[in-house]
Amino acid sequence: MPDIKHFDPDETLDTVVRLFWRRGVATTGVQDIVTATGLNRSSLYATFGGKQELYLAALHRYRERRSRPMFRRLAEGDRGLPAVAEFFDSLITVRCSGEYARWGCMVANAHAGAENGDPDVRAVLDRHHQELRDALHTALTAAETRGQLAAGTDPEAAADLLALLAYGVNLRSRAGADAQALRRTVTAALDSIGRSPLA
Amino acid sequence: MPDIKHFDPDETLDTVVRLFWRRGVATTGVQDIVTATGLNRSSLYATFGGKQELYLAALHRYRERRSRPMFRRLAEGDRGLPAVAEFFDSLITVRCSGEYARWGCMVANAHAGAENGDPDVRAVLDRHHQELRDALHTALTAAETRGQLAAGTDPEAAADLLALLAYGVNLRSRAGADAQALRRTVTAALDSIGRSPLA
DNA sequence: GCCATCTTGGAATCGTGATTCCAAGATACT
DNA sequence: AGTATCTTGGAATCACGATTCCAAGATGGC
Repeated sequence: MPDIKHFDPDETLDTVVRLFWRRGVATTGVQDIVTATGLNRSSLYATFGGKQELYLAALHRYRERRSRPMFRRLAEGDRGLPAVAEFFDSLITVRCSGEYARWGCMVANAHAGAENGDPDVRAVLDRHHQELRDALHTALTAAETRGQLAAGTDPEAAADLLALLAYGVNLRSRAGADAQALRRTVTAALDSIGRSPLA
Repeated sequence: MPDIKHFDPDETLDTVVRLFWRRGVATTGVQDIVTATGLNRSSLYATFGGKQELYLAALHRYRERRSRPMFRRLAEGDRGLPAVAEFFDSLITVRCSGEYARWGCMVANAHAGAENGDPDVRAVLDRHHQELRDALHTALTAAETRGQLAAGTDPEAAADLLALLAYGVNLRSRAGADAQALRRTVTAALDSIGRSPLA
C-alpha cells in the first residue's frame, strides 16, 4: 500500500562515502550531500536519520567495500610475505593515484577528527584496527610456516608494526606523499622482516 | 602615543594551540576561542587576523614548542639508537598519559582534516615531515657509525620507516591505543633495525 | 477508481558560523 | 591636561549549519 522510494539508498550511500571520505565529516554539510546525491532533505532524513547516523553508515559502508576486501585478500591463500607486499602495493596505488588519490583512508582520517569522540565511531576505529592486525598476523604466520621470516621476527610484533605503518602511509598520502618513496619505505620494512636473500 | 595590548598574545596562542590540537580546527569555533582565552573578538581579529591565520600561527607554535625540541634531542649527541628509543618512549608517554593524552599530534591530525587543502598548511606538513625524517636520519647515521645497526640496515630507509611509524603511533593514540602495546611495537621495530644482541 | 500509507518538494525554523563596526576606554608622548 | 592612536566591549551582520514540518504526489492492494 505505501509508496516506494524513488531512489536507490545503496547508490546514495556510496556518494555520501565519497563526500565524507574526501572532505571529512565536519566540513561536509547536509546541503553538500543533498546537492551531490540529488535527493531531497526529507528523503535523506527519512532514510538515514541525521548527519551523524549517516556518517556512521558511510563509515560502515567504506569498511565493507574498501577495507574488508583488502584484508581478506591479505589473509587468504597462505601466501605469506608476497601477500603482504601486494597489500601495501595496492594500498599505495589507491592512495596516490586514480580517483581517490590524496583522500587517505576514511577510517584513518576519522582518528584525527573530533568525530572520534562518538563512542560508536570509536568502536568502529578499534574494530578496524583489530581486523587489520589480524589479517596481517594471519599472513605473517603463513610466512613463518613457509620459512619466509628472518630468525628474530615475531609475527605478532611484525603485524603490529605493519599496521601502524599502514596508518602512516594513509596519512602521508593525504598530504601528497610520493608513491615511489612510500614504496621504497615499505619494501625496506618488509626486507627487514623477511629472511635475508640467500639464494 | 597608542594604547598597549591588555593581554599577552603569547599566552593566548598557547591556549589556542590547545583548542585546535584537541578538537581540530573545523570543530573549534571563534566563540570557543573567545571563551577560552577570555579576550574579545575585536582583540583577537586585530592581533591575529581571521581564524585560518590563527590556526596557522597555532600550528607554527605547536611545532616550535612541541615538535622541534623533541627533534633536537633526537638528533643531538651522536647517541644513535638509544636516542631513537628515548624519542619514541617520550612520544608514547606524552600521547597516552598526562594533560595531552589522546590528543594525538597536532600536525598529524592536520593531515586528515580538510585544512590540508590550504597550501600554507600543506607546506607546514611537508616541512614537518622533512624535519622528522632528518632528525631520525641523523640519529641513525650516528648509530651506524657506532656499529649499532644490523648488517642490512640502511639509515635512510630506516628513518623513513620510523617516521611513518610515528604517524601511526600518533593517530592510534588519539583513539586510545594502549601505551604498553605501542611500546612493544616500537621496541620490536628498533630491535629489527639494530644489531642482534650478541654480547 | 479509491484509500491508506509512504515519499517527496521546498519552505520554515532556529541556532551558530565567521567577521565587521563603532562608540567608549586606555595609553604615552607633548 | 590634551590629543592622537591604539585597544576593547559588545552589538550587529549575514551566511550557512542541521533539522522539522506540511502540503502535494506517488504507490500498490482492494
